[in-house]
Parts: sequence; C-alpha cells; structure tokens
Amino acid sequence: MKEMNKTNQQILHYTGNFLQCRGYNGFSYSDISRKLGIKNAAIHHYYPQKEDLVATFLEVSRHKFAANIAQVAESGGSAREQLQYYFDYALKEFDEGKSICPPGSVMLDFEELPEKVKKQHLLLLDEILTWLSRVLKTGLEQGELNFSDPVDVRADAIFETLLGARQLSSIKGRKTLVRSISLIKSDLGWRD
Amino acid sequence: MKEMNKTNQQILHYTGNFLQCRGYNGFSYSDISRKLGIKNAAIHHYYPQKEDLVATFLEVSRHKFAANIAQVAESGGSAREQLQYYFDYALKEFDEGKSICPPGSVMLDFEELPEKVKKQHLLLLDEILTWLSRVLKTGLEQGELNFSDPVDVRADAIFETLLGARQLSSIKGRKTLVRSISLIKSDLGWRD
DNA sequence: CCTTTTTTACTTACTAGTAAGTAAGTGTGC
DNA sequence: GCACACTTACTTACTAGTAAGTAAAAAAGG
Repeated sequence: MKEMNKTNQQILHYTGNFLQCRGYNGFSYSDISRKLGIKNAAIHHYYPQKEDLVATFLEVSRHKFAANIAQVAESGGSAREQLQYYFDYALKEFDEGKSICPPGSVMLDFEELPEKVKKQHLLLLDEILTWLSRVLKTGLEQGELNFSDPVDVRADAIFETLLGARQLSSIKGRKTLVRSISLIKSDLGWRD
Repeated sequence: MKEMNKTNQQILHYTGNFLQCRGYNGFSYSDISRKLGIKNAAIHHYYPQKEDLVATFLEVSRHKFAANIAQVAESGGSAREQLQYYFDYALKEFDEGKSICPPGSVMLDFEELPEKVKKQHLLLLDEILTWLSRVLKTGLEQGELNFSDPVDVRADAIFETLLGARQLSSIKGRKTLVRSISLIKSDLGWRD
C-alpha cells in the first residue's frame, strides 16, 4: 500500500465523508480535491482510478474496525460492552453527518461496481456480521442477553436496523436513532 | 397533472425501477428512454425537469399506497392482515429487483434535493409511518400484537428494519429478507 | 560536504463520455 | 388547422481519466 502521508490520509478522510453520505456515484474526485485545495489530477496520483480509492477506503475501514474491536475485546469487554461500543460508533458517525455505514455506502451500487470494490465490500460486511454473531452468542451464553432466534439472523437484523435507522434519522433527527438503538437492545433482552 | 397515456405510465414505471435500485442520481433520462425506445428529449416533454419526474413518481406512489391500504382496511382486514399486506408488498417489490422502497430511494440525497421532491418525499414518508403507527395501535388494542414500546417508535423501527433488510438482502439474497420479516413479527409479539 | 540523479507530489492542459436541459421542427389524428 | 407526441440537433456542465511538465525533497556517489 502507498505511503500514508497527510494528503493521502485527507483524501481517504473526505472519501469517507462523501461516500457515507452519497454513495459510490454520489461524489467526484473534484469534490475531494476542492476540500483539500489541490487539483483533481492530484488524486489520480494516489489512486489512479476511482475503484482504487473506494476499495482502499473499504479495506482501511475493515482494518480499523478489526483493530478497534480487538482492543475492546482484549480489555476484557463483556458482550454488552462490545455491542455498546458498536452502537456508540454508529452514533458518533451519525453526528459527523455520515448517514450510512461504510459497507452500506456501496451496497446499493453493488452489482455495477468494479470487482475489487465488490471484494473489499464483501470482506468488510462479513467481518462485521461475523463479529456481531460471535458477540451475540457470547452474550447469550453469559446470560447478558436473552432472545430466542438464531444469532446470525439476529446479527443481520441488528445490522439492517442500524442501516435503516441511520438513513431515516438523517431526516427525522438524532432522537430517532437513539430510540432505535434502545429498541434493538430491548429486543435482545438487554434490560438494565 | 398531465394525462396518463401509455408512454407516461411507462416512464413512471421505469422511473420506479431505476429509482428504487439506484437512487435519485443513479439513473438518467437516457436510461428510461432507451427502455421505451424513444428519445431522451421525449421525456422532457412529459417532465420538463428531473425533479418533476421524481416528485410525480413519489406523489403517485403515495396515492397508490393510500388506495391499497384503504382497500385492505375497508375489506375488514385485521391489524395483522394489514401488516402482512405491507410485508408482502415489500417482498413483491424485492422480487422485482427493487432494493429500496419509494421513500427510501431519495432519502440519502434528501438534503440536496429540489424542494418539490423533498416535499413529496416527506408526504409519502409521513403517510406510511402514520399508517404503521395506527395499525400497531389497533393491533395492541385488539390483542393481536404484544410489545411494550410506544407505537410510533415501533413504527419507525419496522420501517427502518425493512429499509435496511431490503438493502442487505440485495446482496445476501431473498432468504435474508424473509427471515428479517419473521423477526420483526416475533418482536411484535406476533406468534401464530 | 557537495553535486548529481531520482523520486515525490503535485499542476496544467487536455480527451472522451455522459448528464440535464432547450429550441425548433415533423408527422399524425381529430 | 391545430394540438399532441414526439425527433433532431444542439448547449452547457460535469465526469473519469491521461499526458506532459515542474519544483522540491530525498537518495546516491565521489
């Protein structure tokens, strides 16, 4: 991977900002270059094609997710604490104006996406859903959670609800997202 | 409103097909005109600007929704039957390749949308959420459903989960959507 | 330490393609 | 003859992507 100097980092930063608001076809190299005060072509220096840019963004997102999750888990976080971290992360991103999660940002365009973007998207999606299932399983075993459906179905449902909730909340406001997260917990048998 | 001849109806039909897959900026007048075997400019004859086209599509969607719902309600449909109609509709649209519902299709682009599109979107969204709340309330009162949260929060959650579930299912397949609908029901205390 | 070479990080200037939108013209049926 | 349903032909604006060039920093060599 290319060296991560400041410009490169900023490119990826704004890629996230735009991608997680407007999707793959919703932003251009010019949107990013204007933000950085550089020229369009400068981004091609780092990422020859748009697919390179977005694939790298998704890959970096996956590595960050894995690292963050690993840290929470290693520091002895319970299932509830790990889930709470995930919910807080969604809220934090929402507060930054990002109304879609990284995997969600390219989900609708999936079919017509270049192969390398598809690949990174599927890796990221799988990383998240697999982790969610694992945490839910632990939560059940430890008695921290209580529900009667298969963990992987419940994992999908949490992901879906957050995905939809962030989108609806971008119109109805933060309170809607907060309430939806409460409802997810409540449906997990998570009663304080 | 312009007369609804065949071409006009087909334009709106394909607008739905594209919009509910790829969103506001994900399709062009050419996409539609190619499907109909007419020229780009012919669509401008019916809808001078894209905002006219999409606003009309949303308005028609709302009228159709209201009519369908009214029909089910008038024919003595219970709360469960009315909800089931809604779920079936989501499944039917999913089977047609539409991975977003009509209000969801412009949700992400909302902020930068022309005013008349915003307006129609909000009207449609409100129509659906208000109806959902009303049905949930009835379902509780009649003992057909059982849950402990405010009906409007639960209505948002159902909408959000379907919104997200259709998107995730466009990648993971129909079974994912079917299972998510089952989970929604189960969380409503809907046990057969 | 100083010079030469190479690399990095861009800019300028361009191409080809596609988007929305417009104006003027054509054919057809009442 | 005139309104309707288009087509032809166009403009303006923006997109991804490329080719060639440049200034400065880093690396290499003596």
